[in-house]
Amino acid sequence: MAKRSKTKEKILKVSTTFFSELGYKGTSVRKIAKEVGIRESAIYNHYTNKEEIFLEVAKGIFSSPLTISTTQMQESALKGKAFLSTFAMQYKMLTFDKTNEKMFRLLMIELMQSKDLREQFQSEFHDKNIKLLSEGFFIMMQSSMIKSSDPMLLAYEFISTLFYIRLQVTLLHFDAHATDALAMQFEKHVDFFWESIKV
Amino acid sequence: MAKRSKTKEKILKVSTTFFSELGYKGTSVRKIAKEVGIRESAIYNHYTNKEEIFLEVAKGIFSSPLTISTTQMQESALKGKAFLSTFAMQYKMLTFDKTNEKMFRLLMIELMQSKDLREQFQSEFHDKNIKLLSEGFFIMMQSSMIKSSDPMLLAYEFISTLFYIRLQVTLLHFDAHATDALAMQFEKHVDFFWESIKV
DNA sequence: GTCTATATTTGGATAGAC
DNA sequence: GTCTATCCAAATATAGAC
Repeated sequence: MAKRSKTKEKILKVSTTFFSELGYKGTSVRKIAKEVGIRESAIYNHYTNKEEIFLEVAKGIFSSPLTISTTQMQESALKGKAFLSTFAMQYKMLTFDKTNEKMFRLLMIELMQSKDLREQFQSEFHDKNIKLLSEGFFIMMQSSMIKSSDPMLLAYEFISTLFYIRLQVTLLHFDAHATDALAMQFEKHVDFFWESIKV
Repeated sequence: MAKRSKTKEKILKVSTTFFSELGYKGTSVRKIAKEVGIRESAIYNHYTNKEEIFLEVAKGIFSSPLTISTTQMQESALKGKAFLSTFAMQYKMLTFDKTNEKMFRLLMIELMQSKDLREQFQSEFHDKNIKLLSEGFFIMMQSSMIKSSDPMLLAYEFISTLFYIRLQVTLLHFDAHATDALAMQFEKHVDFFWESIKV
């Protein structure tokens, strides 16, 4: 495993912060270099161009070590409300994790600017979660734990509120506002939703 | 009422499209001038600078003639499921209205870049709707039409899914994808939600 | 109101010395 | 690997003729 130079790592770190606050267009190589403490030209010893830096940063958006684990959800053989709770709590962790928050912000900033990101958002943020959740709902329906209906619809209803809370938390954190009230919203959502679907 | 010059109006129209697709940074006065069919310098006869154009465009984000009407919701003395339906259908109209879609896209693009927009988003998109909805839920609870619980929580749950559908529709339209399936999601949401809360 | 011309700034990127 | 020097392109904006 080749060790990355300290400088290269610092460039990546600084770039991550800038990109996630100012977006691709709003971040200049100059700003990055200045913050890193080197000249612009030195940047190009580590990355061929600005876009390469961005792509390396953007890799982190969908490859978080904290993404909701499909296997974890499946293997645990979770049932009923615990299934919802586990999912929501993982989602909550992502929401409040500093690194993930930066990546989420970057995603939101660039979502309308990049078709590639939109497609990844759809598959990684939406489809994947919908699939995971609807499979869980399907099983619960078969074992008559919840009312019979469309598992995909339930998944959609469940995930949409989680997403909305996450967006709100991210916006509030941006301006250094408190998010205590919102933190509890995850649990409230699980409670409300479970009451809605249980037999 | 002073009539705005044709050119000034065209500048605004062209700018609206560009800003809502490329954002503030991604839109140059050059592009606008070229699309309008005049020289860059001529732009400055109508607006003092780029920011002024943007601010005029951005005014449209929260002043849509189609925003959900508080009075309409209140005066109609709507009750029960019709209350939810009316709100959701107005939200659906906004979602599929071309002008509103542009403004929503612009909002999403600039949301992370402007504290001012974030505050307006919070007050105009969130607080206002939460208030309107929770008042409705409160009344329904008093007349025992729905189960007793926290009206604000219900409002939050109801609006979050509408928002998520809207975001998805906007993303799909961006890449010219079909949104037929999502169009029905509004009605499905109302059905599901009503079943969850009715007595 | 629009044009040409131009000033000025910012940003991405390269060449070559150390 | 970093620096200085430099280049080039793009973008905002102004001056002044028509």
